[in-house]
Amino acid sequence: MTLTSGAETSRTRTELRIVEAARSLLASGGAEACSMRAVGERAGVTAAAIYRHFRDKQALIDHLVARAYENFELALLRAIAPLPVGSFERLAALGEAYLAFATENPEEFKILFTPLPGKRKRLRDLPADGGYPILRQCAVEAIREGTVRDGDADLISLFLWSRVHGLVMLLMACDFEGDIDLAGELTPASLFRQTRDLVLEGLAPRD
Amino acid sequence: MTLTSGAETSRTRTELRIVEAARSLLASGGAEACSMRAVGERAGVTAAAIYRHFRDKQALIDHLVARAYENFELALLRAIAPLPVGSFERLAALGEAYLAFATENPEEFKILFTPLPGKRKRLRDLPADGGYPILRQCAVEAIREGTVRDGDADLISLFLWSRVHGLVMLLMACDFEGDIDLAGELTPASLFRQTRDLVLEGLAPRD
DNA sequence: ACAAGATGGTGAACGACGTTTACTATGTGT
DNA sequence: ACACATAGTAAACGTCGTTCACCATCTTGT
Repeated sequence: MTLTSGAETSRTRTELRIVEAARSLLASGGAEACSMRAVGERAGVTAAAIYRHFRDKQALIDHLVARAYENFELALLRAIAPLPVGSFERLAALGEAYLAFATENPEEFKILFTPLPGKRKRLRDLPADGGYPILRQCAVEAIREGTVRDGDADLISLFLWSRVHGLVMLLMACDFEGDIDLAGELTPASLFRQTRDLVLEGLAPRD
Repeated sequence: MTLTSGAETSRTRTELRIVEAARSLLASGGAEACSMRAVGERAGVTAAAIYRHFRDKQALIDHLVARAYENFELALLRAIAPLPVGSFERLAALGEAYLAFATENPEEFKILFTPLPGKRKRLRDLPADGGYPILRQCAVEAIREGTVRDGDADLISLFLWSRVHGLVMLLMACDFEGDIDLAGELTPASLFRQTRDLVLEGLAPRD
């Protein structure tokens, strides 16, 4: 069963070329442009050969998704690393990193979070649980530190997540240019910053 | 050029059958199940016949989208109609109606708001501008009434919209069951209600 | 060293898809 | 009655995901 390193790298090499071809096609032209034949051609291989490495197209996509989640988690962790535990800046940096990842890798982000017909992805099945534990941990720390008012950490986490997620998905789906004139730009990041104190201070007028 | 009512209703009848077939296929099986041949079969007609009524599949989908936006706007208007102008209940009802529409017509909602590869929909091109003027109007009234603190109506509208939109999209994409134990259910509507005072009072502890 | 087998590739094919084409009924307007 | 637009059909084209039969090329047991 032991393979020589030569054989192993040979197998690995085409598989890597397939994955890289699929990733770049996906990123540039969306899922639509990522056909098996196109992937094969870019990888220098027949479409049928891909089936020696992945059971079907979905398995190939799943592999890309898993890789994307790892990069996603990495981006989140890097963003919060230098910031003080329990600070609101840490939570804000998490949101900014989320927006940055979605903005810089829109097609990958869509694959991560576009709802499929019928079956939702179980959070626990995702690599790194979709990054949720990081958010939750930051929420717990912020509550403990008194940065954020006392409350259920899951509820606050989902509140923050859905807000950031909504900004991204809304601006990915719709172009508001010309319909809304706002001080800042109409980007997720700009809206995120402009509404930061709405999140902190709430909508109700202070008494 | 004048058609007798007989001819007109004949033309209209198959067209209606086509649209209805497409709508129900879309709602039940997602865009994937809504193939031209399937639509044709359900409408009692050949796939090629559809092209007498719609230029291509995208035009058929666009027609469904336009209809869905009309229903969507109607649902929003009905929700706020009985509530006092300028009240926070009015804004909350708008959010609830948004969630209800998305929950009850998930496939239609996805078609309305799933980001397409490359081209975003211009808001002004959507029927009823995607319902945004209704939200904005309620925001303006709430600000004028003092229900909501003073601020840019567009910014506050987008803040509220993205929050609601994020809840829907997040829970459509991911299944949190088993990973999060919360007091209420894990539905958009329940999370919306449970975070209502977070929106009003903000995350920062009151001094 | 050599047969046996696993591994990773090929080209051809299948069925389903969106779409086009040529053709054909069936009213309708003059 | 004749010309014509309308609304349908069957068949085909190219692309898609996928499978199949086949073929090199390594690895391994004796």
